[in-house]
Amino acid sequence: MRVTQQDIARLANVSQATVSRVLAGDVRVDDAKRTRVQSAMAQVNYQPDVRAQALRRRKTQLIGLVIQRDANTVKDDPFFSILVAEIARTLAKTKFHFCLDIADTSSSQSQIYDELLRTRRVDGLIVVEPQMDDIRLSKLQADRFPFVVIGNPKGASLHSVDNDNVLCARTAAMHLVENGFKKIAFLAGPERVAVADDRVAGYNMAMEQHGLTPMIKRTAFGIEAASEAAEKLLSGKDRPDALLVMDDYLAIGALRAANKLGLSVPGDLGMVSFNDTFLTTIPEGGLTSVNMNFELLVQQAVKKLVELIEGSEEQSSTRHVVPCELKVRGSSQKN
Amino acid sequence: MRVTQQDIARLANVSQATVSRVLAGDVRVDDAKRTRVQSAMAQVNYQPDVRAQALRRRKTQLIGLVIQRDANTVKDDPFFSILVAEIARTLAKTKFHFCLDIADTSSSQSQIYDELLRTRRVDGLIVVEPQMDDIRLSKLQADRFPFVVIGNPKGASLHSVDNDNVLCARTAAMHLVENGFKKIAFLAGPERVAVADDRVAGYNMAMEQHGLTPMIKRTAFGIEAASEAAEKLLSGKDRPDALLVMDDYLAIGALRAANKLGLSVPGDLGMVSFNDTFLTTIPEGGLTSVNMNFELLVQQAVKKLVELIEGSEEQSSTRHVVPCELKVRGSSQKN
DNA sequence: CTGAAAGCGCTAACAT
DNA sequence: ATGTTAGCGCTTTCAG
Repeated sequence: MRVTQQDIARLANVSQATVSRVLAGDVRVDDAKRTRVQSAMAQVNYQPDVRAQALRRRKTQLIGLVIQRDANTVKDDPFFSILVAEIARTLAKTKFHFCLDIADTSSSQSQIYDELLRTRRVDGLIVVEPQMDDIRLSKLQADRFPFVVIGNPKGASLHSVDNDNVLCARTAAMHLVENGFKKIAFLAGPERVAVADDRVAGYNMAMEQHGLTPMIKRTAFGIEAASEAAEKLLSGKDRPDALLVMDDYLAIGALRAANKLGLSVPGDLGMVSFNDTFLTTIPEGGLTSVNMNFELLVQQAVKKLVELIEGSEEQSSTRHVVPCELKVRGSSQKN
Repeated sequence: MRVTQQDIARLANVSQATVSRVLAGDVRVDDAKRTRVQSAMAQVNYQPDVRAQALRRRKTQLIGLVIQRDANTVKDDPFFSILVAEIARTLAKTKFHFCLDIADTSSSQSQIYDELLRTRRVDGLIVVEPQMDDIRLSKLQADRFPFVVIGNPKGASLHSVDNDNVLCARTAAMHLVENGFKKIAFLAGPERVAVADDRVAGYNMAMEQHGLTPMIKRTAFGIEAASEAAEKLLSGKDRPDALLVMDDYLAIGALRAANKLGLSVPGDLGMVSFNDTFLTTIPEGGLTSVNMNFELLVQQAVKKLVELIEGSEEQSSTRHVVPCELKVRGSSQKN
């Protein structure tokens, strides 16, 4: 059997409650006793049982993330690596731990939400890639469960942290315009995904402002899908001279399509993408990309979530916007 | 307050113990009562409180992974994305959940092990990248804590799952020899990392067998480091005509160096790497890479760990070897 | 087959 | 300042 507070209490010749108090850092404990307790704890390398604490305190000190993609996309797309690594790093500085689930099908998604919520395995959730009329969000709200959305959940009253994706996309598109590109197409993510829609809006604004015609091609996430979509886009009669791509990962697919069609970047085709991951170092001369300042984004999200979990006051709705920054590299320099 | 078994019991007019039995699928429950209980549960969407279950059953149904790298390497290196995604996917099919920690410094590493072990937050651990005289392993063994190592922990009596890295590297090197390459260098990972050492051994075997001189360059993990190491290797007087690279990620760095030096692949330089991630699609013609069959590797590790956690019999030591497969692409075809 | 009751290890209210 | 006591929600004997 494991060593419990009862054992420590016997060793230090105090009551078990006192041991608990010492552990909690309660000031009203006699110094002599405290010392005895502490040395007893050290002696047997006592650590409190988190299962018992969780039951009693009604808190597991666990924060959850449920990724809504199939495992293959997850492992290839750097977005998730960053997200996961950054959440883990941020939580390491707190007393919370990180519980990760991947649920590709929407039924298992729904199921896992039910489970996580009702079974109280985690104290709070980080939600990414919110969609329109997202069932997950309504479930969470109905249960009054603490959660923070990374992204832009339209129309709901909740807590979210996000970039200004409209502005980011507008800036990126403007950059291409300023660099002399005329027929700028946007290889965007799926519809009804907020990030994609926001970026489309920003792109449209930039085009309109310069009297250019928007040209939008939607693609599923995944390098294969992106490559095919790009190929269609680039082999049409009205070939764009620049591509704004949803993210670096998809840009690699677009790059492959360009390659296949014998188009050189940036000579025949300018390119700008989002996320600024290590993938931007892959093409000759580098890929211009928008840095979303992910570290900060995640930190803010975690901070807010911890506040929600621990805080007593119930704020109805907050939104934190993290600035992004265009990282100019070779792919957007028209020679 | 949340809905408990007590509430269900009242609703169904049975005792709380019976509710528990129904939940556990106990056969010795009257059918009528079972039905009543089940409909009561459905009616209020009852789910058992996992904190209480954890305390009572002495199991949290949580499996841990502690990554021993700084968060930046973690987010860039596809190895971890694969590992994490695959663990999550495998666990989704079980009743276990996944607890992920990243601890870069060795002190926090040690601390986190103490915490995870003694506080019983997780039921078992998956350990990756074992090193020589790994303190983590001794701690786990001293505590008789269930764990499975992915990799090759030398000399300890424990459970591990791994590829035959010696054979993999030998096969990869042989492939280059058979394709007419003569001066084959190995851009290997850091010393004392088991995977790297094993692969060096396999590479040496192949070289020796063909009367070729081995040429080994060690590099730290990271694309920058790899690029620099490759540049040194390729700009020396005795320039290799082929490179065996530790993994796809580092190969991207090597590729960049080749590019910079004006060497074309595979014309001037053959290349074969390991892991067979999506990065292999990046170079023109594709990058030949050894597929380590990661899905299977992780599945085996998880399966064994679950057995250790649930099983009663205590096996002293097992080792499962997963076969790998060379995926031939353009980069190793001396045309 | 089923209910009553004990107790997992801890926190916190209560009493002294 | 400290000990006693009552649970947290569940599983699992033990009786019957």
